[in-house]
Amino acid sequence: MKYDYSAIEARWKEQWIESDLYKVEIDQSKPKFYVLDMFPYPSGAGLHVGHPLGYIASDIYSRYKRQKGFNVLHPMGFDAFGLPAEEYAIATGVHPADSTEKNIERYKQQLGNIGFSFDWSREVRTCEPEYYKWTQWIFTLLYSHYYDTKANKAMSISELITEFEEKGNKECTAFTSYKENFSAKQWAAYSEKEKSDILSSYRLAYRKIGYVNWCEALGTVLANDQIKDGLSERGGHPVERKAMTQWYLRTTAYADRLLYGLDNIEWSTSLKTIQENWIGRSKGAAVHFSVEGHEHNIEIYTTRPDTIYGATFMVLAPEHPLVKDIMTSDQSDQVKNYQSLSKQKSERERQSNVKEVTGAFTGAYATNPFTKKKMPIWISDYVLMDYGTGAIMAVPSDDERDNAFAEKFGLEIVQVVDKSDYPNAGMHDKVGKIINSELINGLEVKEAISKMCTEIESRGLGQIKVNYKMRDANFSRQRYWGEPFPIVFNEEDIPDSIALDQLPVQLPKTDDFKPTSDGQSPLSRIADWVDTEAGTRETDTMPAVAGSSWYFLRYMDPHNSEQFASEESLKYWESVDLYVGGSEHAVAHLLYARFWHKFLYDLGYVYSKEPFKKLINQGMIQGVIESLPLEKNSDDTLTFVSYDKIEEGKEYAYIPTHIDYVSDYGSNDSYLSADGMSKFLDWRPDYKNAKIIGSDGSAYNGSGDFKFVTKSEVGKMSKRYYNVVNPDDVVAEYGADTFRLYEMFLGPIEQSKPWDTKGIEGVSKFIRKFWGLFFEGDNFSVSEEEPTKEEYKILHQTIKKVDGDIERFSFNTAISSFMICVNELKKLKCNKRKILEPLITLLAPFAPFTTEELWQLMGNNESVHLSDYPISDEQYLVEDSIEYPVCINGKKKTLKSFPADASKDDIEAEIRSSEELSKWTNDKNILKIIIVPKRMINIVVK
RNA sequence: GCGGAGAUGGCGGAACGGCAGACGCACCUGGCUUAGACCCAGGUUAUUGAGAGUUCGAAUCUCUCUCUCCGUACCA
Repeated sequence: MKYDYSAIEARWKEQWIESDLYKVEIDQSKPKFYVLDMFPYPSGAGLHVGHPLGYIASDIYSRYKRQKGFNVLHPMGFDAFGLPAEEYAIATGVHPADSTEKNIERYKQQLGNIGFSFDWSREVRTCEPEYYKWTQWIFTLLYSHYYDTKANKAMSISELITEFEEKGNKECTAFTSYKENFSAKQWAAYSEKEKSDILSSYRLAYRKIGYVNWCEALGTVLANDQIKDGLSERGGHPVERKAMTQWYLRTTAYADRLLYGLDNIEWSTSLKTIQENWIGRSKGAAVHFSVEGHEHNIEIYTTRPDTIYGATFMVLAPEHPLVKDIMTSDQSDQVKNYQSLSKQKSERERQSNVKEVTGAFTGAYATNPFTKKKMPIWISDYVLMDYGTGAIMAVPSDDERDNAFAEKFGLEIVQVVDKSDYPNAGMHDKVGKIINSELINGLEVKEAISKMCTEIESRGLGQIKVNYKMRDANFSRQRYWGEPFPIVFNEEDIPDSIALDQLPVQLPKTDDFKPTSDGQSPLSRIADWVDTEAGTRETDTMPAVAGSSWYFLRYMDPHNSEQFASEESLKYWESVDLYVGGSEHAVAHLLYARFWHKFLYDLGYVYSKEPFKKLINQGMIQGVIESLPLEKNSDDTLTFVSYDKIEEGKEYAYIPTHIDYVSDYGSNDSYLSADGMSKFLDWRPDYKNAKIIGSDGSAYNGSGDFKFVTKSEVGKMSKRYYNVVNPDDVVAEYGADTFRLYEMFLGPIEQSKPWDTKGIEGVSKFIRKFWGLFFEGDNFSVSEEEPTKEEYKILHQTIKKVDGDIERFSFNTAISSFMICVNELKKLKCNKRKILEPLITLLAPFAPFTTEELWQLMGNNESVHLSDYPISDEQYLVEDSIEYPVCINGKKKTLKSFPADASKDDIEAEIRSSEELSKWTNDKNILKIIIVPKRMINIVVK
């Protein structure tokens, strides 16, 4: 009977929905397993074949675990707030809620085609008030807590207020940016506004003025990862630095726990390293340098206190607050000039001019506390206000940037580390012997560092300090399409959070999505929303990471209107056992989610320290980019040249073409025929008048035997390159099961690999062969006969291999095993129930539709997806005899068969007495014979 | 610069330190067919990026180098 996948899929898709097959509830009698896919943003472009890769892998694993007896939570939902929908609204007037809704429906339909076992009753959308009520609630908790460094956890701000009222902040162990000391009496004397400002320096969610990436064209602040090469990722608009009052999350308070928590989770080393580098913990010393003729101290941070004798000058960030106080009048013009230049510089210019050394001398001098020498104080862009103290002691002998700076401005360089014992060491390597440094001469760098640290502390010059690259997370966006902050301000601009019973703060309706000219969010225009009895609302909205920082918890109990999730569900599902997703979320989402989770853990709302126990990074599915070489001429003539005709030394621009026009797409010699070229020109009429040189050197004239070879390269699958393959098309042509199998068959899940639709024939053949095993002509035909030993062996070998492969997430090799198995059974014409029935259950996670159909044809009433996973039986796997490769000095000469239970001695004796022995060894001396039981025989000769 | 991953036929990729190239694509021959597709039978593809070391034995472990992809970047 023909394998009619579309009828099969349509039938079971409906049947599964009707029977709530994938609906899951808490079941204390079963062990739980939580499999999660990364939260998709429903873009207008829909899914391409790359997106489902991870979903298929996690779906196979979920189904596998369920058949193994686990109660599996495998939900899906949508990260529905975000800039693209808002941009689209500005461009078209379509409300983001409407376009988002439409996009989600399309996503769900596309996902539905692929046969995932999602429990859609648990779907969440971050843009729905029932969901963002709890996002806002968690924010109010962050607002009302601070981090205590002694208890090492978040604590209520009210406890801190009590402490201030009783003792001031002298003994305070809270993590803070607040530097001043005050007594209980002083605290009592502060105004409400002053108190509020001080507390703001302690809260885990707080407001401060910060330099942000301001994009004038988009009218919004962008996150670092939304900027590429100094331009906004979306739209490519220029980005500059601008000071604004913003909400921040005090992620730095959790830096250590975020860092050390990585030790206890199963993530790839690359992902862990990305987070480690992002957190960027370093240990060093904060040292005060006195400024000549001033009371001011300059505090610097260094990881190399051992080089302090080599510190010959100082550099401050241009925006450092001390600059205006210490600069001399004759230098003030230069300094001010440099400051304004550096302020004007866009982020892009700052990045592209890394190699260029610039700076200005303030005219002031500091004193090196150890050498007592005068150190000129400079300002320069290469010192960042945000990191450390915004000031450095420059050691030109042991720091490349300081060295370049000293060279350029003719500053003194004193060698302090002798690296002659380490010829391969670079300037930054912490090795060598200290010289020219009175106190520490002769010491190795490591010893010198610790000696200097003690020295600095005992002399009261400074203290040991841990620093982080990571900054507090900017949490404000001047946008419409995001969660409103649950915050109101009174007439003194003192913020207050909104109580749970008043939540959610609903996003008001509007049809004007443009930001205001001064950079305020569109919400600020809606006066009757902004002004409330309780005060003036915050008009910024939260960034996209807000909703995705805790969504995995909501899936546990998605419809709870009393709590973000019930205690029972949080205790049962606990945390995500397997998380599958791309590495593009390495820092933003994965770090903030860990931060929120740890915070909720501190407050006793969740019961695990880490949200994602094991994480698999799926690779990207790439596309082939087909493009046409366009000669770059000085005049304005346009000439396309077939790729096999391009000349060396000439420059070409490569114009991507829609892959649908290309013949032999994907192969190295793919080309445009006359027909393809005419389609290309219809599509890009701006090239209608271009000269086009074909593969044989002739010019294109619109018809005939024309051939134009295109350049083919592997790259991103993207709308930009017109090479997107839609899974809907593949599913329509080959069926969902074939599509699933093929995505997995392409290669290891973590690796990136190009999509090649041709290769799908292989798995398509496999599934039809598998189907064919159950039929004789048009009739379903399965025999009740007892299988042979050989047939059992094939089955049980496959079970063993596939089971192990799924555990290792090696789905491509599992599918190979299925192919081998089916090929062999087909050769044996095996149609026995005792072989085929277990095989159906084994294949069910990979090909859910086909196996369900066959399972029912076999006479089963319950779904195959509720069946038990088959267990491999060792008794069928024992071999009677083993073919040993016989090697001479490790090189294989021949094969020889021995009984499986032959001992080493038996084998050696037989080899030694073997007739062919002298032929193999060329009559050389046999030194010894190595026999690895069940593996191989190696004869060592000389 | 720094960090991570990787390099195996024409292509995607398999190989607990033990028969390199499983499985699939592509290609070729033959059968089936009016023809093609499907299907069936068979066939073609070696310095495992380079060099050294450890070992009876290395794609696999160690070191050096080259190249590719990804991430990140003035972090003191």
